[in-house]
Amino acid sequence: MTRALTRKGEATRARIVAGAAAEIRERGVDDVRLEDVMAHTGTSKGQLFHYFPDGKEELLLAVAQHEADQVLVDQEPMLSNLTSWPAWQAWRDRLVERYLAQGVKCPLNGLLGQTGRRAPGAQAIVTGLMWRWQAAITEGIRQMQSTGDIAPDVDAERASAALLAGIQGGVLLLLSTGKIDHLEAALDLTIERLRASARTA
Amino acid sequence: MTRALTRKGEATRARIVAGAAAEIRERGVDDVRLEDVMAHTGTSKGQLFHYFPDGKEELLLAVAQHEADQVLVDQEPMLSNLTSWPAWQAWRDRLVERYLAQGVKCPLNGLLGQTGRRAPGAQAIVTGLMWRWQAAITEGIRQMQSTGDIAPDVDAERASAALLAGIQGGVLLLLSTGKIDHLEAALDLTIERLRASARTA
DNA sequence: GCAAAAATGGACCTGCAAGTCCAAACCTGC
DNA sequence: GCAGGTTTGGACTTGCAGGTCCATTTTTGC
Repeated sequence: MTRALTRKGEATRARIVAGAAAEIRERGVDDVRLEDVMAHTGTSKGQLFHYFPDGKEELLLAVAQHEADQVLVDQEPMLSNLTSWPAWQAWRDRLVERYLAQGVKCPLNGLLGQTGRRAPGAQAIVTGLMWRWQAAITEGIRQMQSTGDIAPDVDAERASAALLAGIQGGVLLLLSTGKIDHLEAALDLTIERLRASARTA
Repeated sequence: MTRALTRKGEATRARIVAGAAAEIRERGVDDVRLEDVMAHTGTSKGQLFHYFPDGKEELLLAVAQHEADQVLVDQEPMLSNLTSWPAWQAWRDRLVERYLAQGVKCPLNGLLGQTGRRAPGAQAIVTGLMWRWQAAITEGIRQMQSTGDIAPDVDAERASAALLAGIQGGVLLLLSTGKIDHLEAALDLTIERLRASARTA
């Protein structure tokens, strides 16, 4: 089923996805018309349906996957190396910085309940992202436990679940209120709690 | 500017809002057509535009306000009486229960980034909800501080911000993954942290 | 360089859902 | 009971965005 794509074709396809992503960030998921994507990427309707035969649905899914991957890429190399408290702090700072810069323009937000319902695939993409995200945090906690920086009786899965929830909620509140405070508070207090676990142990 | 509404008119208007809310929960915000609302509420298009002259936009805003209010009402009387640890636990249980029952059908989810962008008013509604929600939690923490159940050096604002973030993220993750674990973990660990503050003090 | 396949452009079609309009029914106070 | 309002029903208009189609150009493999 892998369609034959020449180099040029692949480039065009990528350009469409990137352009559509930018347009979505700007206008919001369903205020984006195919016409907008065409204008933004300098493509024609024929091209859009050439690369995405199932139309908008398929394009949106491709954009979602693209953006989901980007979320984790943006956290590297910190996220995969949570091996010391300074490293955790660096990761925390990166998160705050990234979402502060992004501001209200969250491309994945609309894909959640919204597109998630209309496209079963979008749900899977977001779920996969969350899964990978939490797995990385869990791994970080386990590493810290192995060095004794986090108490061994801390449930790594549970703690990472809570931390991820705090992050997601923090971003959500950033989107709705425009303030970064919630994200910072959630990150700082949760991480502080992990640090404290070792001290009291 | 308060339009003249007879008792019958008021009832019809309320019926439309409630019906539209139900329909939105079922289908999702923008997969709902006015026709659906008409069918669900037994009303005609003339009525819709009679009570909501600005059309769908205005109706959606009314629904958003209705649902936002409901979110807080559903947490009462617990939310306003966080005066003991059993009370906190009862509130926590209510939250879990409520969102577990609600499942994927979050009416406000779509209103965030999405409708929030298209309708400036929706943003305000969500912001107001979050503001009131956090204020209630902050008040609860302050009460517990006054009885010595939470250490006085805990920053109530910051702690409630983190807790609210955890809740929002937990619900978000419930929506995307279908699992309640994150909400529970966020609630339990954050509350536990508050309890521990008194013991170490 | 030539045939086959891929890439591109853009005119056209189509369906749908929001919004308009007006006429009929109905209350409501006097 | 009648004159003002409000409420209701539903036919009609309209604009638009997604999708179709095909003709043309470009690339690729040999």
